[in-house]
Amino acid sequence: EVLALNRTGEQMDHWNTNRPKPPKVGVAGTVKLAASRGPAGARRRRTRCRRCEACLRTECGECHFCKDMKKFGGPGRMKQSCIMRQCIAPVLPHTAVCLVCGEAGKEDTLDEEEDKFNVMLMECSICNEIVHPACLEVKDAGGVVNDELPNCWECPKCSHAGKTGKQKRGPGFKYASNLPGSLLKEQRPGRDPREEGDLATPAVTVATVARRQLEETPRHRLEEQVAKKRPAVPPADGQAWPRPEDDALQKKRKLTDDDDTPDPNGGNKVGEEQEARQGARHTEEAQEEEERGGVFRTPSCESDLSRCNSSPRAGPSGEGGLELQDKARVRARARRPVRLPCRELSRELSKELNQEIQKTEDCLANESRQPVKAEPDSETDEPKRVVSMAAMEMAGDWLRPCERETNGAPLREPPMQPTAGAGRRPLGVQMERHVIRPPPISPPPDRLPLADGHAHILRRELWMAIFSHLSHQQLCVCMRICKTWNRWCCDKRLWTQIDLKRSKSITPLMLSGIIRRQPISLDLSWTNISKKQLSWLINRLPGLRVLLLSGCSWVAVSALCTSSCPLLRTLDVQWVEGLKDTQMRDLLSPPTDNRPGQLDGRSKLRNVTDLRLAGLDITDASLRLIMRHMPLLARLDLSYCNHITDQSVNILTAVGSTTRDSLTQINLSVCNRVTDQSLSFFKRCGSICHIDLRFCKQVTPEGCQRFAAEMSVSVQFSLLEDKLLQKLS
DNA sequence: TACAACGTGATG
DNA sequence: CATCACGTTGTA
Repeated sequence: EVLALNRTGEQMDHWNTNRPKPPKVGVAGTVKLAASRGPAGARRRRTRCRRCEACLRTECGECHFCKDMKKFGGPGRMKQSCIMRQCIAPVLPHTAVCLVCGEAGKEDTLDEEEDKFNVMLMECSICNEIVHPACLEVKDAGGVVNDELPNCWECPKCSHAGKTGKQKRGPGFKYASNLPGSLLKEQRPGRDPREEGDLATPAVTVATVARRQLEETPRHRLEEQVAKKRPAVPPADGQAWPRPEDDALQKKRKLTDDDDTPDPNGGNKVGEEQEARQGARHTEEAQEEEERGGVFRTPSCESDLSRCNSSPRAGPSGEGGLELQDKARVRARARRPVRLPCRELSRELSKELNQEIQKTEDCLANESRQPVKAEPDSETDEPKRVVSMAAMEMAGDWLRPCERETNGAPLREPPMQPTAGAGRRPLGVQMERHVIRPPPISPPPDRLPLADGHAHILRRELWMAIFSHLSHQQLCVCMRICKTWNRWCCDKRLWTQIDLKRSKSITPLMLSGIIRRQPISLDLSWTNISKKQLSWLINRLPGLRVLLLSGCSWVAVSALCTSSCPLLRTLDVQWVEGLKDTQMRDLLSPPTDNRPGQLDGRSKLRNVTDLRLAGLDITDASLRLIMRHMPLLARLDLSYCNHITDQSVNILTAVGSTTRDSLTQINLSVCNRVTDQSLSFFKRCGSICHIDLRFCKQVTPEGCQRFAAEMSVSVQFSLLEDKLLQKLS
């Protein structure tokens, strides 16, 4: 009877306030109270999975919660996990038992994956009951799995009753929704919440549960994926794609239209949080979309979608290895959904990323002013690449949320499929149940699996060398060939620079695509990116070195105040509206609540070597801060800064300032208060190579010539243009 | 028993 | 709405 306790919302109130404690009952801290408050009971608290990439991290020591911890010198009142360690897939506590039989999860006792589901513990997100599905009287009766959390579903009882419950999320979501770094409440312009309302309802049938839940966890699955595939031929290029947002919208509409189950959250009742989640889901969706290499192109895809998910059988997890021929086979059998073990991938990524961060930190520690090499051990000496927004749109890919299995047919002619399996939701919905997670850069296959069971002769790195010669647009096309190519083409070495400048809007899909590619350089200039979006991005791009935000709003740029980006080398905040001295202070200042002896008091932007401040109304106050907090600053752009004077230059080049020695390039063009006197100040700079004083009304050509002549004793300068001085190498 | 930290109420 | 706070849960 202990297990049959009623747990009410009222209890939760008691648990979490200072009111007198409710009486405790013997099992796992559950509490017994009158059950007058409705059907839903309190939920077992979940706990860390201890395996996800977040769990495997060490505490950052810099976030809000770390700073609170006693070990970091804080008071220890907040008792929260490090933000960087918010578990991605919190699990039921191991003390959890089945409400019916009182036993724990028993999936480990079975070999057959598809049998496991019935004996694993499932927690209902509505009534909070934890049961073995096998212990329910009505089996296979429409329980709906929430793919977002392990061991979470809407039990058949609740599901049939059409109830809705709060979405159960892990701590990652908790903080994602109310801390910097969240997209969850981000408004996405141009969308009608109603179009997406149904997506809040989990939509995975019991039939697919076993595979689902199981593939969340076992790591060996990844290695198991095997063979029998052959390479595919890239499709012709040049297909014009619809705009991604249209696609997304189309898809949503389709899903809504075809959904034959009533939308419990639907209509105008869709609340803010729910809509916010859509944003998050969108990013997840895009990510999986990429993993699958699927592309949504026309409404006809939608039949594919239905079929994808209509499968009542759960094959052994899709495992990301299905190539075209297999897919065709699968299609013929029409019964095998494909899905990648994303969390495995995340784990791998985490390792990879952490290693790189460590490498870079080491590098930073050792070097003084040498720029960090982007990829210290990159095998290929590939050229830098920039992809334009247009290219991305053209190529579809990560901006394109939808499922479609390629089956070898040219992409420009998506195969028409019968709309089988009506009544099940398309796979696209299920994908949206995933938590936000880092990009899946796991070890991709080293060779392309062939249909005859052998592997293609060329190893991945050779393919990578080939891919490195492709444009981003072409890469996006290649990504749709097969899963292996999809993985390969997403290699971050191929995407070191991502250019989204002047994009009309930054969508969650784009954000997701960026995260997956982990660029070193990101150009978001003149976009309307929001603070939360930027914060979310920065927190997930630990290796970002170049961030271009010119023309963005200060509100957005202020995300840099709260987010950590210690590796940032180039920061472009030209023409940021509202960025003045006060804001510069916020941007550069170290965390404010440092207690003595705690942390290092260094600026988050301490490693910036290239700072672009053109067009800002900043004064010497900002320059002093810059000098203090950017000891490595080598290139400084102050053009169009009307408050910059000779005195500013004096400060920059004063004895004892680090900038005096570190500065190699300065741009003071169109600074009308700068005179020839500044040139004499620059003589103090030992490393200066490039001085741009073009269009400075008070700087004379004669002054520049004099400077070049006087410097010629030690360094040869030439006048490239009028008032543009360049050191001769 | 010590420690980490979940989930939610209180506060600003 | 974001942040602070803390009782309590969960694990080692």
